[in-house]
Amino acid sequence: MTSLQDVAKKAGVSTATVSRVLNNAASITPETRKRVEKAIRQLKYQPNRVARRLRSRGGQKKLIGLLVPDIQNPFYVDVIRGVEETVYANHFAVFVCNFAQDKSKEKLYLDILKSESIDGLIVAPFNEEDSEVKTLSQNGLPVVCVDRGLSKIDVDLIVVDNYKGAYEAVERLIKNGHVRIAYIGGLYSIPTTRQRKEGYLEALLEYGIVVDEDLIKLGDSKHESGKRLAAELLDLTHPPTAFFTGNNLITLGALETIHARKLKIPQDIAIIGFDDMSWSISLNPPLTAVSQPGYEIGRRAASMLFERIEEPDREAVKVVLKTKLIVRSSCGTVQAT
Amino acid sequence: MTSLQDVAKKAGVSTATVSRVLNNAASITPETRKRVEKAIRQLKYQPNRVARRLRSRGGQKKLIGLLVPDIQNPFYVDVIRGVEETVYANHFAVFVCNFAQDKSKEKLYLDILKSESIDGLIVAPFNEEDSEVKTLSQNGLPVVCVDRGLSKIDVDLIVVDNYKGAYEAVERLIKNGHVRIAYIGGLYSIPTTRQRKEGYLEALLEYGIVVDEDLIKLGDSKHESGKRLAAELLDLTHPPTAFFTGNNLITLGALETIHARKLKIPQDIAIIGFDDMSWSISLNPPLTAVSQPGYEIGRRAASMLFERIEEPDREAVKVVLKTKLIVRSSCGTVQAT
DNA sequence: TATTAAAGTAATAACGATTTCATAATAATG
DNA sequence: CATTATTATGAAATCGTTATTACTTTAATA
Repeated sequence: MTSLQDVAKKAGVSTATVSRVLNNAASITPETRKRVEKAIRQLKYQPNRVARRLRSRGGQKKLIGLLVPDIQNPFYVDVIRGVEETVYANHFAVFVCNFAQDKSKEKLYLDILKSESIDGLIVAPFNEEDSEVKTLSQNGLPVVCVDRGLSKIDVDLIVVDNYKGAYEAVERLIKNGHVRIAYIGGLYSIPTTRQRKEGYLEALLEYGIVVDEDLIKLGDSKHESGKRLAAELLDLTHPPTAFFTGNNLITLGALETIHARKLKIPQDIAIIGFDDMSWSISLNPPLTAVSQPGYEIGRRAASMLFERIEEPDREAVKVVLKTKLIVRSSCGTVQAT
Repeated sequence: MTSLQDVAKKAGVSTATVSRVLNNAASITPETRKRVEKAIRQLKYQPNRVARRLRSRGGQKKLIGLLVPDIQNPFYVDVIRGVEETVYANHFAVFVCNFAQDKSKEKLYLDILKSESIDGLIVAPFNEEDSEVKTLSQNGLPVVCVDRGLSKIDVDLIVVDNYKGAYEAVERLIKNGHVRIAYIGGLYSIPTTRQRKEGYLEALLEYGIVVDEDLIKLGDSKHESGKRLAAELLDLTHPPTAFFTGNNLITLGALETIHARKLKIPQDIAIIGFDDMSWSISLNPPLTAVSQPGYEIGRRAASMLFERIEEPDREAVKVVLKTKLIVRSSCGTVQAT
């Protein structure tokens, strides 16, 4: 590996000068600059990111961390892609970690990211109380939360209106004639699980439907849990006629159960899921879903993080994006009242 | 951040000693070790990975790179998870990069990984000629390839038997009575595209079916391309009665086209896709697919990389795993001959 | 023209670890 | 007991950058 010293020697200048050229800092004669740049080209020099990160201070390390709860969930894959694009456009790199809905893994990765000396962090915290993330933020690390925030602490946040998204989904089911509507949610500790439940409850209330607690099942936000809880619901003596599922993995799990039982959708059981997927239309039947702009969330989160790195003391901002109900056939058709 | 110096001071020893304790290197009195460990605990010291990486030599940097072609493809997500698990079990970290089937992005990320000073690299190269990856390997960086190898160079490799997987899929379609079977593949430059095509051709040959070049369409391995090529095939004056699709994104794209045209699967058009997905059963109809053990590939690749880091000069090994045809209803039912 | 200010560059100290080399303390040998 | 080998530790060099400080040289001012 050729180092900055080699370049300096070749160009007949000091390492300081090469560094200045590299970071196009103040006061360089166009002529020396040209000489240095030539040496860089000739030697095919590429700066060592590790050495740079060790020496430089916050904002110049050119690395941010991204910590997501579940890489198997296509929603987070979209977020990752959005972040990635923006980050690389700014000539930064991004260290992506997946804590797989596991609290202890989350801590492990936070420790690694900290010790990798990042300029900032984009994270969907395990839950609102997440003390590790809180501490990082309070210690001055620029942090942007996505999907879920942190309680009692001001931090940049970018989310969708989960409440409204859920409300609209359930409202649609009601308008399609359903009364016994179940909610299959994820981990109770995750804010979105609760917000979507609130939207669900509000819709029932609004339309004068009495809440049946048996129809509300919370699990762990994963495929397996959706599969199991759907089965439990269908086994009730008085089962629901519709599912509202709390995320895409739960939706897929529920679908698996429904198909295993050879039930017809939407005749036997209707379903609307939170999170759309690019291939929702190819599901059996095409899935009605609440679409979140994952890519956009990622893009915005990254821009927001760069802003905060620039201006560490500016007020925390909260951005709420809209969801969109994509109506396909899994929720039945509108019925006259 | 507390540094190794702080620990040394607190324990009343030199930094060298602390470093030795940390890396449990030779000759430390149990007593001083205890004293140092106590100081580490009291100060909540965590080593700075950046400084460590800068100084230590290959194999001790505790970081490996993972470069995949498309994070939107669930197969690679499985690979990532497999790698991740093994890597963290060995107290390493992994820097994951997604080049999104884009050659120039691949180069960008390779440069970043190089400059991040990794101990080794797991990569599904852009194609077999990939000179960047070749150079890295030849310069002594431990490299393990997954999914696709490198031509004219000995490198550890872990793949599935694409040829046989494709053969079995097409054979199944033939046995189910299909004669006009189309192959929708990905980028021609990707070895798997060609190997799967070979398996497809061999099956046709074996069963005495004349190859119709019009039924072979190669695109770019992505959703959109599957969608478009499926449409082109269906628009033929003499269209196929079955699709064999070259990866899961292509499969989903083809399904979208089929559904948009309200064609019945498998009556109007049958389909078998390469790559199974956890939710294939919930597709319309349940998808027959060639399953690759993505997670296992990732796990093995990581173990293989650690072995090579330990023993840089050992012979390159090639592991070929089996695929499995998961028969569901999208390919029709077996017919008597 | 003499003096001061500014610009361009070099020399050198960090950053936080590991590694090499030297040294002191202890154990083993004759 | 003297000598040598071994073990445990410390001091200092090092990795490849950026940041700070100091020194020239050139431009600007009086």
